[in-house]
Amino acid sequence: MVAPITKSRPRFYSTGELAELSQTHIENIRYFERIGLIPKAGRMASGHRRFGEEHLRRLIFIRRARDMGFSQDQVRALIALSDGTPNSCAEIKSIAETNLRLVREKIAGLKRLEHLLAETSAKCRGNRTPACPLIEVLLQ
Amino acid sequence: MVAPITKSRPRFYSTGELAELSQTHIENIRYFERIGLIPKAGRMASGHRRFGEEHLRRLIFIRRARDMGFSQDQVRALIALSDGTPNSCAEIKSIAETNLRLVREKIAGLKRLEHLLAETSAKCRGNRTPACPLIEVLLQ
DNA sequence: CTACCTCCCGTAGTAACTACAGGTTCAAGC
DNA sequence: GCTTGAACCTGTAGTTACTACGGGAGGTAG
Repeated sequence: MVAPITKSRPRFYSTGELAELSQTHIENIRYFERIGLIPKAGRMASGHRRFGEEHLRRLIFIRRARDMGFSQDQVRALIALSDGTPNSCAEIKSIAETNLRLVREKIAGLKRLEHLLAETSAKCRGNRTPACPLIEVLLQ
Repeated sequence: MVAPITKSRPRFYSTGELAELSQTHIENIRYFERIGLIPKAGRMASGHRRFGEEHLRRLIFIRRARDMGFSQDQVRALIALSDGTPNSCAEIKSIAETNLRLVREKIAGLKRLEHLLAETSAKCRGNRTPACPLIEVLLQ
C-alpha cells in the first residue's frame, strides 16, 4: 500500500491550487461555493480564499459524479446521502439506476440519429442529382 | 382572368393550428419568429398571427432537422442552403458529416458512462456492506 | 520598484427553449 | 346581446450548468 500524499499538518489551498488539484475551472469553484455545493471557504487577511482538504475531497467527488452524468441536483443528493445515514445506500442506488436508464435512453436516441444521418449522408454525392437527399429527407 | 378561389386554397393558420400541425410548442413558434428562424407572420386586424403553407413547411423542416440533432445555427445554415444554390449540396453533406461525427462521439462517451454506472450499481446491494460501492467509487 | 501573475467581486452571456403575468380577442351557447 | 372560456397577444424572467468579462487589489520575482 503506497502512502498517499498526506500532510499531517492541515494543508490549505488557494483557489488556483484547488482548481489544479481537482481539475475544476477556477470560476467553477467560486460558482460551487456560491450555490452551496461546496462549503464556504475561509479567508486570508487579504480576502483570498483558503480551502482545506475537505474542499478538495468534495470537489473531486463532485467532478466524478458529474463525469458519471449526475445532474447538479443529483450530486447534491449524493453528497447529502454519502454522510452515512442508514438506508441511504438504497437511495443512492436508486439515483444511479434512474441515471443509468436515462443514459441508455439517450444512447438509443442517438443511435437512431446516427443511422439516419449516416444513411442519408451516404446517399448524397455532393452534386445534387437529382436533388440533395439530405434536404429531401428534411422536406419529407 | 378570374382567380380560381375555390380550389387553390390559400390556407392560413392561427398560431395554435400551426403548433398542432407542425408538432411544435406554440411559444416556440413565436420564439422562432422572433429570432428569424421562420419568416414574420402576417397579422389579422385583431393582431393575431396568420401563417401560411410556407410557414408550415419551414417549421416541419426545422423540427426534422432538430430531431436529427442539428443545432440552431446548423438549421439556419441548412435553410439557407436548401434554396437551390449550386454547390450547396456539398456544404449540406459536410454539415451532416460533422454532425454525424459529433453524434458518434456522444454515443461513445455515454457508453463508457453506461458501463461505469451499470458495473458500480450492480455491486451495490442497497445495504451498505461494508460501504456503498457507488459512494466508494466517487470518493476513489 | 516595477512587471506580471493570481485573485477578488459582480454581472452578463451562452443554448434553446419554457413559463409566467397581465392583458385582448374570438367563438359558442343562452 | 351577453357571458364565458379558450385561444391569443406582448414582454420579461427563469431554466441548466456553467463561462466570460470588466475593473480593480494582493502577492512575488527580479
